[in-house]
Amino acid sequence: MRATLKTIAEATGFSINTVSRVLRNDRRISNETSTLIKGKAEELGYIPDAIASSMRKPKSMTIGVVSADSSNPFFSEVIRGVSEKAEELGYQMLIGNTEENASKEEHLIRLFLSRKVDGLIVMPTSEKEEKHKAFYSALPVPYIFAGRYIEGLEDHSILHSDEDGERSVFEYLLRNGHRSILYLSGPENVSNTGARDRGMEEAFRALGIAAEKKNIFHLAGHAEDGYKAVNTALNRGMEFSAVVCFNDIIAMGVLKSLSENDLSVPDDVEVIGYDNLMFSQFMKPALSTVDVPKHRLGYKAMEVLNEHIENPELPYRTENLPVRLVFRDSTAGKR
Amino acid sequence: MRATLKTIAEATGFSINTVSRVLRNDRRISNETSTLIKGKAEELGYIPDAIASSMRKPKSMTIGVVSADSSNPFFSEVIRGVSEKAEELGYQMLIGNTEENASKEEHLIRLFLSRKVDGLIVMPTSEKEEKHKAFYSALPVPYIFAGRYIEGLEDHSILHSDEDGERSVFEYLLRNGHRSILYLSGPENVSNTGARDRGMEEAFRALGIAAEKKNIFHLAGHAEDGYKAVNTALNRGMEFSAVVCFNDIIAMGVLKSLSENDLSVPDDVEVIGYDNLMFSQFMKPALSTVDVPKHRLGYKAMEVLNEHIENPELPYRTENLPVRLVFRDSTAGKR
DNA sequence: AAATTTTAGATTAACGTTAATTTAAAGTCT
DNA sequence: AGACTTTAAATTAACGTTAATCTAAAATTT
Repeated sequence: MRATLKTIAEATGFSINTVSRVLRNDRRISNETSTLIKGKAEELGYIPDAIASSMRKPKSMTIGVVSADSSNPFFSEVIRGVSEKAEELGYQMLIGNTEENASKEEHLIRLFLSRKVDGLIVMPTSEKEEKHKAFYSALPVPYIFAGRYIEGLEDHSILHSDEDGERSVFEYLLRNGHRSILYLSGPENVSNTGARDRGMEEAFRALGIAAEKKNIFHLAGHAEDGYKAVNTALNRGMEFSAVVCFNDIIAMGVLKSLSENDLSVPDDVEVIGYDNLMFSQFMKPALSTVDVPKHRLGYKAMEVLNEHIENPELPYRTENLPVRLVFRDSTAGKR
Repeated sequence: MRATLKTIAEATGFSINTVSRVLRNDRRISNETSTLIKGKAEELGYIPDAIASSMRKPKSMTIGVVSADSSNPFFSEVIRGVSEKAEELGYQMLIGNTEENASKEEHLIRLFLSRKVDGLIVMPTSEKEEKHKAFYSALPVPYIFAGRYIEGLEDHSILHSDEDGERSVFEYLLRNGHRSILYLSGPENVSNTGARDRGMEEAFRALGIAAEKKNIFHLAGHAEDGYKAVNTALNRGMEFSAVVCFNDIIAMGVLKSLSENDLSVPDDVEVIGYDNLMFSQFMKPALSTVDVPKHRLGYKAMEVLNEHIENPELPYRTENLPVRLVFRDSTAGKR
């Protein structure tokens, strides 16, 4: 049988409460008693029961993390950031994965609430569904969206500047003379897709060039998607001198297809990814991409979440972390 | 105020216990009462308190997952497997990361025990420390090591056949005439390193060839390590016609360095990785590697853990999942 | 020395559930 | 019709903590 406060109380002759207070380092306990009780606790291998504790304490010191796609290192990296800050603050993390499925997302959150999490960090899907929004609005705990937003709840998001990022990608390409750009955008129900598409359009508008809509594909975001999309484009006889990818993983597939089709990067086609995964610098050619501060995003999300847990009155507000275009070998003109 | 069983009881006039039983679908409740109470629960937005519940129930339906290095997709993939089975079985996961630090590992596990996990899945460090072993032996809950073992506790491990894997790598290379092989092995305190080193030696022995010890480096396992190791080897004037890497990430760095030094893969140097990460097939040249069933490893670990949770008497026994050498473009001779 | 404050600890009542036991009414059997 | 059985629910007692309140002795003040 596992040792409890009661076991220790009986073994030492003190009351349960005294034992509890000693182990929590409450003052008003004599040194003598304290060492005696602590010694006994150690001896009996006492492990505090955080579950019982959080029945009485207002906080459970647990947060729920809802990730979208665990196969993408982007999210792992964000979670690393969350994890680091969570550890600093003494929170434990319950983690779940939605695989971009909105109803799984809600289900997971309900489970987390059931476990009395003090707050939630979510990488949500379905930016526009009214029902989904209502679900979040009714949440009884603070929540932060990391890297994405849901329409009408933008305040809850810590973002990276998707519009800026994609605008700068397209501005670079347009300035370098590209007019036929294959744009492999992301899934339709995710906020980053919309934001980046807007960034793309801004670039065309700013430079007074008409965008050719037919060069846009919306992909789920896996390497195979990029691979197949380029194959398809080539088979259809589409002409393009640059490929802009929604993420670095798509870009990997793109590089593979281009290579197989004897198209040289960057000479025949320039390729730009998004996210700046660790891997990207090691690809051949090393991938030019948009650096997103993934770790910082997670860290910040946890930091802000904690502020809202500490002070439920605190108004929410969107934060936008800056991104940065990184030029490597898959693009031709530096700058 | 959050609705509790009490709230619903008061609202409907039934006792707390009746409400509890209705919501748990206990029999001996009239349909009438049941629908009435369930309706009220819905209306009040009742969220069951799993914390309070697990105070009474023998199981918390939570498991702890202790991962070693979150920056390596190998572990993410294993955790995905764990997660999938955990979900099927109704467990929630508490996840933490040790970054290969044994004392952090113990700390994390203590926190998990405090949260009353029903069991643990661990990717442990420090295969040989007596104290570390004692720590595990004293654990009050079932635990499974995934992909690694601790000496003396091999029974608790679900492994992939490291010896077989590395042996087949070296047998392939030796048979293909390679005599100067740069072997970039793993960290010294991790069981896979020892097992693979043994596999390597077996291959030499089996073919009656003397191994050149000086060609072994022990690396931490990051891409930079591989990159630097090859640079160092080249600077020292070491000759080698093949590089065997502890994992695919190291291999990425290796490929980069070789490419920068104008060594052609596989013509000048053959390169073989380990793990078969998703990325590896997209590298250029596509990486030959040892496929490890990562997802299955995690899935299996959760499956076995559950068996031990259900039946604490069940004796532990090592399982070894088969691995498979995958030939791609970084090796020359297929077979 | 009596009155007051401080110290060290005990007692009691929760927190939200679940499990075991009990009760009362309704049904069924002989 | 009286004796059993079944059904539907209530009552009570936990689970392991913590917080609020209380008590008795010791130390300090006047």
